[in-house]
Amino acid sequence: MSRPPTTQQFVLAELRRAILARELLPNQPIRQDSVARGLGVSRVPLREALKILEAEGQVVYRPHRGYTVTELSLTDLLEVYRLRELLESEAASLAVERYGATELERVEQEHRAVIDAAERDDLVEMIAANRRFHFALLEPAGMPRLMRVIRTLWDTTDAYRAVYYNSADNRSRVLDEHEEIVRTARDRDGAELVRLLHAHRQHAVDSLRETVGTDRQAPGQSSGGSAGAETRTEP
Amino acid sequence: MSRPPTTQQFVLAELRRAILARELLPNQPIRQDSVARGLGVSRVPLREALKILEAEGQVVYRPHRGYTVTELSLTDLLEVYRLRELLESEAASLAVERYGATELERVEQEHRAVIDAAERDDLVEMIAANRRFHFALLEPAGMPRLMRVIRTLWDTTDAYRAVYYNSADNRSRVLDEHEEIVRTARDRDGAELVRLLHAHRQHAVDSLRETVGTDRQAPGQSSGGSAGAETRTEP
DNA sequence: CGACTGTATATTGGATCCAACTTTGCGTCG
DNA sequence: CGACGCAAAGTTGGATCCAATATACAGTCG
Repeated sequence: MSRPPTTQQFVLAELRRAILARELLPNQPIRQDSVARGLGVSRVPLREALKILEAEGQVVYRPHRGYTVTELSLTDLLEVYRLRELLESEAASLAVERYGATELERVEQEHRAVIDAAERDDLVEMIAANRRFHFALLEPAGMPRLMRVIRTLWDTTDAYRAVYYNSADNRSRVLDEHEEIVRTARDRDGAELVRLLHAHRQHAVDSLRETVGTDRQAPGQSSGGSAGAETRTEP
Repeated sequence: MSRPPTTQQFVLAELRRAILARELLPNQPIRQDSVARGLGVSRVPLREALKILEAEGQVVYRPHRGYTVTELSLTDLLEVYRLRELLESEAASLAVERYGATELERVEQEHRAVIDAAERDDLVEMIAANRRFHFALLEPAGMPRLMRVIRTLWDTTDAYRAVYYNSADNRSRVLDEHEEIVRTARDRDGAELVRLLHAHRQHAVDSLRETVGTDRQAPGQSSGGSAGAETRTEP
């Protein structure tokens, strides 16, 4: 188990994990001193890691009042999926044009990794491999900024992905759909690929609607804007 | 001149300005000690500000090697505009549906601000007002995350906007087009609004192609991914 | 003479310390 | 009894200090 070359990166990874594991809850202040001591580090690298999460929208920062995990209402989640729809469709369309032997091999390799993890009932690895699979599909688009935005969107909904993968039905459906996606990728059929990916995402959305249920849009902070807007000088 | 409530925000604003003013150049290490002393602050708030810029892609960070301003090739700039195309079209389509008296009033107010600044030959204010104008147009879409992404895309190309506004021809064209955009907004004609905004952006792109000229894609770092990818554990 | 290695220096990363602000609780006054 | 104001404690923000890493340079060996 190789640990990151720098403490902030270690802390960042730990924070992501803690948010995912619901050890840090929304609307509950993140006490820097306590978290830092818990990880055996000082507050400085913690604060730098929090700044990254702030910029990603994972936590909300208010000057002199500290950080809290971002509360996600159903509305927020639906927005994330709508953005993914838009961006991943674009990425997929561009990517198919560039699929060569190398790219397809990469995709199939990750596909097998997902299957393998599923057979071993290793949910954590299955989720990770699923992510690599999807990025292997989209990355050939050759648009690094686009990929970065997509990445943060995935991060935002990581906590809910775990719920989705808890169901065996969902897991086997994922595998089936991936199979079809791989076939379509081999054929370089862009339109069909976009369609399949859309349907694929849609299942997650449906599951979300059930899981999160009615939109209780807390009157507190909740909705997304957070950091960027907070830090910028103009509305 | 009210200064920000916290030092990091002051430093952040100063860094943005310095990058825009080409006081900090791409591929040239940002010496924290020197910059911090120059601003009369310690390195801590500087580092936090740099982390935000890193997450936005404005600077590149490499552990133990520090930060540099992100180098933008023509390819990178075109990617930014392509993303804006995608995202702002979506935002505009959604926004028109929600235009009410308040929203339109806000748009027209900013429109007048742009005209006013243009008449006073106040380029800085004209650029700022232009930005407020466009965001007033899009904000009613009610998608905070979408707006945030668009905001960072604007930030990325800020340096080049100054060049564009240097030309009196470009400035007067901006005013004319804004006029037409406002009319279309009042009519709530979504399709036409999207079309106008597209043409509006296209002029900036054309200007960019001339300004930046051939793509010299420096073999160094350059291309976009930077922070997010850098900091994440997986590709 | 070139390449490598070891060392010195500069720069970044992290820890500790102090200051500023926010919040909470108590007391007082209306 | 309620609301306002003040004071104390806790938490965040910033500065300084020390450690770790990378870079530059010089010396040495092939």
